[in-house]
Amino acid sequence: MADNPWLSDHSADLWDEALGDVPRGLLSSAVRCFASNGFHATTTRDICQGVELTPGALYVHFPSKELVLFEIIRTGHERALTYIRSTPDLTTANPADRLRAIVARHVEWHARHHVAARVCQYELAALAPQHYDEVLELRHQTNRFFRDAVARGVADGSFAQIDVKRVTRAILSLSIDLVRWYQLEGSDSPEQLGEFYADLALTLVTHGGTRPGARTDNR
Amino acid sequence: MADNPWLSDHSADLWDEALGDVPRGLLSSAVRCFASNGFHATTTRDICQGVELTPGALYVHFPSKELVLFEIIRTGHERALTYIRSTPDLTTANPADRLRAIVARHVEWHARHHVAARVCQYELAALAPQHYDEVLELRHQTNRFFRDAVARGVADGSFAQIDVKRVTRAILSLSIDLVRWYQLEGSDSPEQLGEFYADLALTLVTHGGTRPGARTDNR
DNA sequence: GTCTATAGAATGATAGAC
DNA sequence: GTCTATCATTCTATAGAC
Repeated sequence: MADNPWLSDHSADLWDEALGDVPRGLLSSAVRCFASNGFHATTTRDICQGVELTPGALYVHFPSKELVLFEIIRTGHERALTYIRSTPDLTTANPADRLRAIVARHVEWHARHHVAARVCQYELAALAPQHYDEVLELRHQTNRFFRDAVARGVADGSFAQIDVKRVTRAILSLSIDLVRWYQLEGSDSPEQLGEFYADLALTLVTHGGTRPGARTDNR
Repeated sequence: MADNPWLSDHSADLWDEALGDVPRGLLSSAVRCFASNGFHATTTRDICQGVELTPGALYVHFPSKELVLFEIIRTGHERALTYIRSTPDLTTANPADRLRAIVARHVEWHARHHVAARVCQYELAALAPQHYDEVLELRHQTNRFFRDAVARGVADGSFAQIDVKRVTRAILSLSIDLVRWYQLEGSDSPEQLGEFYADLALTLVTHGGTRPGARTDNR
């Protein structure tokens, strides 16, 4: 499994530093299992086997399999949100440079952590309702962050009079869908893909999804 | 479950007409279950309950739960591919109109059948290897169809000198990711979303994902 | 904290009556 | 073709030794 290029990742340095080596190893093993086979097709034995522990050992560190998943998805969403919020020069940049930098970092993060990010996107339905709601709130914060970045450029005339909600959703789709196909080997590097999608995003907000005669009002 | 807006769909008229009413009903029920909870979290009892049959009844019509999934995913991919291939005026249109029409129909199909399309995108990993390979071939045909449409416009100068592979992938990402968030109620209609994304696609191929100094060669 | 062993519940699929 | 009943298996989670 270590040779599977689809599973190369940097999940080792993703987890809460307060956790010990064993629980962190279990989380990384669980990420690989969940990304390959999905949450429900993964057994607690599979997760333990990935770090060469026997079946029962998981429950010393996590109260349930679902809480392993929640820890992965919550951490992934928090880390991604923190990463785009810490984009340099956010307050001083003009709307175009600002949006470009945010998109580049968002894409870069998702590409670098594409295995964990895939679990974050594909296994949401397996969360307990309460945990699902908590993650949804983090997703809304991310969405608002992007929408504000787009709206700012529309408001001051840097961008075209585009449909903010729909164009923002399209820009986010690009980052999110890459977790479906991205591989660290043989593709662009995370940085290269980030730059490319940042350019695409700028094209979309500058020239809009509009053609002669199409409506441009912000419904 | 019939009141859940996330599950409204047109899957009833998706299946092979050679199948009887009961197997078609079972497929539609399975689509709803798989889309809500995923393949592995759905039991054969759940599927039967959706058409008010008792547990054993499924196996009269399908040899296994996995073959129910395969029938859904294979049919979904075939129908979507057939739909974009039957776009009107494909041979006579110029590259721009041609690409616009193809994207519009692809998006429209995925929005209208978003529940079944969600299963097609999210449950691929649950297929048996042989069935997975068969579906992959259909996906490659779809990808080639889009890539050719983009390459044609680049070749004759209708589009900018963009990176065909990466821009095509971005355009396809928009259609595919919509199955994650689309709802028939409260969103754009499938046709409206198709028009909007067709315009976005034209913007991308016309103005490129390029900026001053960026590379534009078709690697 | 890790191990072995297992309880308890649920699941895919089958058998046989009607 | 649908039903009831059930088999064989598998899985999460726990108990108790070390």
